[in-house]
Amino acid sequence: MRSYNQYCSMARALDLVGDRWTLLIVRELLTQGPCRFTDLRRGLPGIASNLLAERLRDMESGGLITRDDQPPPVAATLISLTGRGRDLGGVVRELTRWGAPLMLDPPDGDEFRMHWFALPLRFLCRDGAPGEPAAVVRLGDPYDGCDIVAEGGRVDVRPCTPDRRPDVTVTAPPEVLVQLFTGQVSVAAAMTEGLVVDGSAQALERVLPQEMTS
Amino acid sequence: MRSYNQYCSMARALDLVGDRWTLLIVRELLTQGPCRFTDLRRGLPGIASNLLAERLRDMESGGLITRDDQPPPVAATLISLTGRGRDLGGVVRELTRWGAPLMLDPPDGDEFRMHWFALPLRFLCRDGAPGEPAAVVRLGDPYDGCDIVAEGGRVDVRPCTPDRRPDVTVTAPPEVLVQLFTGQVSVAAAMTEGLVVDGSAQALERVLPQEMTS
DNA sequence: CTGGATCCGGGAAGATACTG
DNA sequence: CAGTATCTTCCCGGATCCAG
Repeated sequence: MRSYNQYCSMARALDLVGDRWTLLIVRELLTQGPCRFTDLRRGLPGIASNLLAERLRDMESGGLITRDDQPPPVAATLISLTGRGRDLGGVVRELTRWGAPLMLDPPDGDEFRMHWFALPLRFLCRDGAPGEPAAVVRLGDPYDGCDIVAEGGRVDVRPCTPDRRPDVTVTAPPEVLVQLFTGQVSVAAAMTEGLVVDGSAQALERVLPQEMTS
Repeated sequence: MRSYNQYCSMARALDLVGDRWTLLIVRELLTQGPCRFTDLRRGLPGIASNLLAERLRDMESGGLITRDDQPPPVAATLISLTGRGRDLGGVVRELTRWGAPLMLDPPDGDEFRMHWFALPLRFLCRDGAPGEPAAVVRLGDPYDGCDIVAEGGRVDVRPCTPDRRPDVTVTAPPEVLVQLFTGQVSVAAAMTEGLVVDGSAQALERVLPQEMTS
């Protein structure tokens, strides 16, 4: 919690969210909803448990998160964003947008979680058939995935829930998903590189951006 | 240059701009335009010179800035943002917006530079007289200030230049400026707390937000 | 199993002095 | 003016251990 000691809006913001890991914790809570300590660890590979605990303390005293003990038999502590924490959505969105071109480099040895992909999907997807009934495209599986919901010309991306039945379930190596959702390859081309489409291919096409014909 | 090693748009962005001081250097270059090493130091009180040098190396190799040696008699090296560096404007804007409420706490012992104020002014100001000819409100002095230019319903905030003649020059303690430009106090009230208005008070009123009548 | 605390080594950040 | 060199401090990352 070192401060820049500058009477500047941005410097004061960075005093609160500029520490290492802090904004990635916000990413987790924004894309996954309320989480337990262990859920956060799974979504933040590489973080040490003491660091996570320390960041959560800082974020709680900074008014970004709250903790709520669930009553038995759950008996876990749920960590949620406050309104002020949710207001960081704009920062997260702009960082994600700026970093999108960096995803074209291959993952190399990087970790990957499908739900991380929910952030860029929000501005990569479109509803190509606004008149049709709602369509749900599921990426990944219920343990680590996200649902793209297209309806009435708008697209929303949410965590998977068991009760929502997808029209199509999509699986692929992460870099292939990037190519597909940035319009660099067609569905047909992606299928030769590991894309698996289980269900309505039309529903998938509906949310994909226009293919680049460079 | 430590990496999170996550195949995630936001994590990769933070690999490049998440280090301490980096985004504040971008702030300086965005608000001040091309700078010399020493200019940056003045705008970043608290930074150690070796750290600034190291960050600039990282940012150059990351494609955020370029350095251009000016020919004699200037003989200085100018540091500028690349297009990619300028694209961080959205991130800077959202951080600034999120941090704006934090400016209501008093400066305490914080450093202050008038040109830092240029960022929040971009969304705090409005043009209250779109039909009138352009008006220029100057905050501070040419050595550390900024000009608010209102014209045709749009407001722009730029670094002071000697050739631009302001309609009004405004000086005040930083926290009074915050109160004034967030609409919490009137010009009259601010003047009892140190606000000095030199020139057309109308030009100042033109760019101020509606006063809160809570 | 969850939600940490504790200890330690290495490296980044910070302060200061000095230089071409 | 634009850094480098050096030293100190403290944060980060990894491992291990522990209470409920």
